[in-house]
Amino acid sequence: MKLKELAEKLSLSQTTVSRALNGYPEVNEATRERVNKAALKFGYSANANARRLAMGRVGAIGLVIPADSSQRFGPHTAEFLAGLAERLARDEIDFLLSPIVDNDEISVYKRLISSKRVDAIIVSGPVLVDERVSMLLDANFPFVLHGRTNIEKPHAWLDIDNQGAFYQAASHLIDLGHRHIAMIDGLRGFTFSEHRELGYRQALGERGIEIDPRFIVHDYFSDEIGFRETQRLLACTPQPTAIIAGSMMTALGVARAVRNNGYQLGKQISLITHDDVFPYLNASNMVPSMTTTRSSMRSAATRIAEILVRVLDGEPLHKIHELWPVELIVRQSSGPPVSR
Amino acid sequence: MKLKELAEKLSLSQTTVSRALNGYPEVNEATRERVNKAALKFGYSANANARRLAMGRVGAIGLVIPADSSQRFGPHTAEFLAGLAERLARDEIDFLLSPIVDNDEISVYKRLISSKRVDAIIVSGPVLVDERVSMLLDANFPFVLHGRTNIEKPHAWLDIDNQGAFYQAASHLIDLGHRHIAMIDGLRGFTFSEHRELGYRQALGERGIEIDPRFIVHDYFSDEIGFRETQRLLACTPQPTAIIAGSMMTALGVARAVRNNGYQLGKQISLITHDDVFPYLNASNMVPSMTTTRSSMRSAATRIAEILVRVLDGEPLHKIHELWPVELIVRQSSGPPVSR
DNA sequence: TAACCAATCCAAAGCGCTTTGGATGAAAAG
DNA sequence: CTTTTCATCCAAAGCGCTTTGGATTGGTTA
Repeated sequence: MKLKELAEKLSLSQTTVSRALNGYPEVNEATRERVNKAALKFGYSANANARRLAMGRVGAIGLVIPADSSQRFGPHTAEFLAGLAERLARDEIDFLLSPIVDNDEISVYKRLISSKRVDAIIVSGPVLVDERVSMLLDANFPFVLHGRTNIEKPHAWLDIDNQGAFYQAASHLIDLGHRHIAMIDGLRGFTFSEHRELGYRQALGERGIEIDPRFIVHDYFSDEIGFRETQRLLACTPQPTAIIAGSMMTALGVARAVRNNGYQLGKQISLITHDDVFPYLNASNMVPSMTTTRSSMRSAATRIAEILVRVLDGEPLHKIHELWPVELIVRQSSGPPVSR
Repeated sequence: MKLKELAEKLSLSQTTVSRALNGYPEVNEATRERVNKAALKFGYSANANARRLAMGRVGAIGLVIPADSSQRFGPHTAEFLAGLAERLARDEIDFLLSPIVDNDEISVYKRLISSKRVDAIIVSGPVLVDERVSMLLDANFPFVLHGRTNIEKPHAWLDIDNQGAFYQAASHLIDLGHRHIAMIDGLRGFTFSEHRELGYRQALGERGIEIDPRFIVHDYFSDEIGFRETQRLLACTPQPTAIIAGSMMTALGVARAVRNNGYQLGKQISLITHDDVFPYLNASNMVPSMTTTRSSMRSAATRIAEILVRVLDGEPLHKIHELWPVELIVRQSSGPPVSR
C-alpha cells in the first residue's frame, strides 16, 4: 500500500493525504479523520526511505559500537542503550547501531555521516584527545558526547564527575584511617579512567600519602580482573587495606578474592565501588552491602536522548554541557582498617 | 557531494559513475579506477535513503527492544547485540533498534515492516504462542526467531536446548544423591523458561521424585531475586539441597544467600547455573567454581546474523532450524549432599 | 450583485539514486 | 570495405514521498 493507492481509494490527492497524515493545518478535520481511519484500516505507513529522501531528515540517531569480541560491548553499553531506548521511544526515533568494520572506527563515522542515515550521532567512551570528536566537529555534524575530551572547540557533552567520585571515595577511606589504598579501574587512556585516577591522586596528595604505582591498576571491567588483581595486591608489602573498584563487575572479583584470602569486606579490607546502577546487580543487597559512588548510566543515556530529541527539532547544541555529580553512598563494605 | 556533481567533475554520466561504484561489469576498469579515486577524494558516499528508495533494499535488519525500565533489556540482550554486531560488521549491515512504544509491541513490528526500513527482523524472547511470530508469518516478512514457539507454520529459528539443559542439570544432581532440588528461572510464559521447567520436571519425574511447587520459581534474572528466593527456599521444610539457577545474575544472589546462611556451595547446598557466557563473569573463576550448563548467547547471535546475511542475499529461510545442544560442565559448586 | 477571502484541495516538481533501453565507436569478422 | 559484435557509455524513467505554487469553492463583505 503506497500513498498513491491510498489517495485513490479516498478519492483525494496525494498531497492532501500526505498533509492529513502529517498534521498540516490546511486540511479539513473531517477529511483528516477519514484519511487516518483509512490509513489504519489498510495498514498504510509511509516508506521511510522515500520520506527521508524527500524531507532530508531521518528520524534516527547513530551509535557506533565495537564489533570485535572484546570486552568493550558489555553491560555498560547495554544500560546505555536501554536508557536511550527509554526516551527515544516516545518520539518514535530509532537508533542505528553501526558496527566498527576492520577496526577503522573513524571511517564508520564518516560513512554514517555522508550516507545521511542519521540526524545525529552519539559518541561515547571518549579518550582525552578523541579523533572522532575532532572529526565530527570538522564535519560540523551534530553529535552529543557521553564523557569529555580535552578538545577546546565547543560541543555538547554530558559527563559524570568521575574525578570527584574517586576523590570522594579515596578521601572517605583516608578519613577512616586507611593509608594504603589501591584502585582497579578501566583501561588507561579513556577520559573517565584518567579522571578517576586524577581524583584518586588528588585525595592522596592532599593528605600527604605517597602513591604506590603498584596500587594503580587499569584494565577491563570484569570479575576475573578484579579477582586476579586483588590476589596480587593482597600479596604486596605493604598490603593495601582498601580498594576502589571502577565497576560492579570488578568489585565482584575483588570481593571474591578478599573472601578467598580469609578477610572480611569492611573489616580487614575495605571496598568502594563505582556503581553504574545495573538493575540486576544491587549494591545495597550485597552481603556486606557495598559502599559505592553511584551514578546511573541509564539515566545519563535518557538525558542524552532528551538532548538529542531537541537537536532533531532544530535546537543548536553548541553549548550543552552537563556535569553530573556522583554521590558517595556509605554502606558496610568500607570501615576503619582492622589490624590482623 | 552528490552523484550528479561527482559525475560532472569526472565528465561522466551518473549512470556510469553509479555503475563503477557498485561494481557493475559494463564499465572500463580504468574508468572505474578513476571514479573510485575521485569518490574517495571528494568523500562521496551514496545517500542511503535515495539508494534504498531506488533499490527497494535496505541493508539493515531490525530488532525491537523493550523501552521500559524493566529488566528485559539486560546483559543478555547486550551479549546478543554484541554477537550480531560481530558478524554484521563484515557486510556493513546496520541494525535498527526500535524501542517499543506505548507497550504496543506488535504495532512497532508493523511499523518496521511497512515503513520498509529493514530487510529482515530478528525476534527474540518468544513465548509459546507468540503473536509477533504469527503476525510476521502472515505478513510474509523475512525474520529469524531466536528461540522457538508452538507455531506450526514453517519459519526460521535458532534455539538452544533449554529443556535438555535443565534435564541434564537436574539429572546430575539426582545422580549425586539430591532429592530436594529447586529451580529459579526466568519469567513464566517465555518458551525458554517453560522448556527448562519441562526438563526439570522430566528429570525428577523419571526418577520418581515428587515435585514440590514451592521449589519452582519464575522471576526476573537478578542477583536480588536469587538472594531473596534462596533465603525463602532455605527456610522451607524440607529444605532443598540443590538449586538450579537460570542465569549467572541469579546465581550470584543464590551464592550470597547460601554463604549468608553459613552453608558452603557444593557442600550443604549445590548450585548449577545456566551460563550464557558473559565475558565479564566467568563461571570457572568463581570460588568455588561454578557448575554450569553452558551456551554462548553471543555465538548464537553471531550465527543468527550469519543466517540473516544469507537472507539478505535472497536465500529463502523457511527451513532453517538450528537446535544447539547445551553442555553440562561440572565444577565445584555441585557435589553430593552433605548432612548438616 | 460583484469583489474578496479563507479554507480546502490539487498537479507537478523535486529529493538522489538505480536501472532500462539505447547510442556510440572501435575492433573483429565476412 | 562493409557488416557484426562487443565494450562503453549515456539519457531518461522510475522509486514513494514532501512541498511549492496554484486552482477551486463557498461564504463574506461592501
